[in-house]
Amino acid sequence: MNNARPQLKLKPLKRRRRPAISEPTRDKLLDVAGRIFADRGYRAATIREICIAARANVAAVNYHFGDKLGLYTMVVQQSMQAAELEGIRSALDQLAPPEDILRAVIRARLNSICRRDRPDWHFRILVHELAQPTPALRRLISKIGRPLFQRLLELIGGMIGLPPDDDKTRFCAFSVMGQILVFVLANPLLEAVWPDLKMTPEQLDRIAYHIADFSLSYIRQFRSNPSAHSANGTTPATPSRASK
Amino acid sequence: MNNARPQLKLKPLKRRRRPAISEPTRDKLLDVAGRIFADRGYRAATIREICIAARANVAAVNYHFGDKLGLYTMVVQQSMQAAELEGIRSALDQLAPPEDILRAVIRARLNSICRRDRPDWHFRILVHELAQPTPALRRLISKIGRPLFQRLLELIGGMIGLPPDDDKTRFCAFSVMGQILVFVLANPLLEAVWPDLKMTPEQLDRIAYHIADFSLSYIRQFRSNPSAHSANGTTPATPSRASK
DNA sequence: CTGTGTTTCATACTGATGTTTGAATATGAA
DNA sequence: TTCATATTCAAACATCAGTATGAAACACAG
Repeated sequence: MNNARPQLKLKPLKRRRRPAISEPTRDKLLDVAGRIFADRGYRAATIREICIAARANVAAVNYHFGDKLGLYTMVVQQSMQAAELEGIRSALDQLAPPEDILRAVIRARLNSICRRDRPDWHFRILVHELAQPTPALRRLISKIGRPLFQRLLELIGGMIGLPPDDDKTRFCAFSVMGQILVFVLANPLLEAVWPDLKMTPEQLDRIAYHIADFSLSYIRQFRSNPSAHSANGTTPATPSRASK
Repeated sequence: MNNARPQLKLKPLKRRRRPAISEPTRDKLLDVAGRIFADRGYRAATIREICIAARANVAAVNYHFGDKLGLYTMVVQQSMQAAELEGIRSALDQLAPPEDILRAVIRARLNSICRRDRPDWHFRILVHELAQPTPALRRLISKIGRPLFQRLLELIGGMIGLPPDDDKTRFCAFSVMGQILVFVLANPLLEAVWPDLKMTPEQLDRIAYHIADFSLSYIRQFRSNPSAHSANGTTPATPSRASK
């Protein structure tokens, strides 16, 4: 057994070089880890990579957060209070005609996805969670997903004159949500299929406007004539076109 | 440096040796690896887990496929010829009214997602690829994603009277695609938000029917009165936004 | 200054994973 | 049989990741 541990010979250098100006290591780790976790996912992201990017020691994560999962939990918990979500919530809570609220929600959600100043790493974490769930997914859904969806159900239910827990209301809510989420979840597909699409604010506005139009077309039509749609109880028989 | 491929003799059948499924190790590995890769993703899936499940030696993967990526490539390549895709292609190619084709495509795609006999591991691989792309994603997109989307563009473009590469056509195609994909990509979200939703064939039909109705409402409306909507889209002619 | 508690650091340990290797076994032909 | 090839196997190797540890560096009260 050689317990002889090589003592450090000499002082390497003054590390007061870049003290990361008054930013505590803990905060820096949280910031860097957020982006790296969002980029690689929980499992593929390594503590060493995070610590190098944060100019911290490998042991810093264990010291400040216990272990890797502790850091990740903090990152997710922090991302749940992001400003982007507040935009969506306030859009849902405002007092306005339902159609305006729906437009505002769609736009807020899309804006939160692709911002130029802040990267969209909050949502990229969700993408990884959907592919490979960790214990954080339950909290993400119960704290964010379910409440927001519940409000969307109430909004849409009110617009089509059905209770929030009606199947039709839920279908419509998923239709709206799907149109939005595809721009986050299927981003590589989007880029491959539409290479020259630049996610400028103007482009995002156009997309949001389209999604709202696309959705409102059906919602208005359903409200004015619900019986024509709710007929699809079990088997849709032949897909005969409605009167043109 | 080893042989990249075992020799090929035309002797596929030789099961008299072992009654316990003397399926060649190579095929068994492919089969098992498909499910495990779809479940855990490329990185999280381990060769040992695959080999144990396939009752093969750890070295079997390296012997038959060179390395882990070689096995994964074969799995993806094999999944691209799955029967599910053929259903979508044939739905797109059939000679029928455009609205019927759209309904058939939506339904085929949804059916391919959740089947009771066969698990949906082909699409679950796509979910992982979207979260953490591997070299296989490029092939997946160029071989499957882009051609299918191109046909969808032509179909919808024909329905709304715009060229396939018009922005409005693409927006509509994404609206349709998003409504479908959300049921695959956001499955955990779906289950949490709608726990008592059973993916029976009847339920899938109802969903497909709804998505088609939801989408056709806008498409029909746009076709009958395009000018009311194009004020926001950049039709190649007039990019004027400020309508005063 | 000294002492004490906190933070950072270099380093080592443990386990897991992809890969290699060389021997052992099976297979089929001369 | 004997030989050549194909395949399987157990074991080892190399690397990397998460974690642990003890000392050094720091901050600050006394």
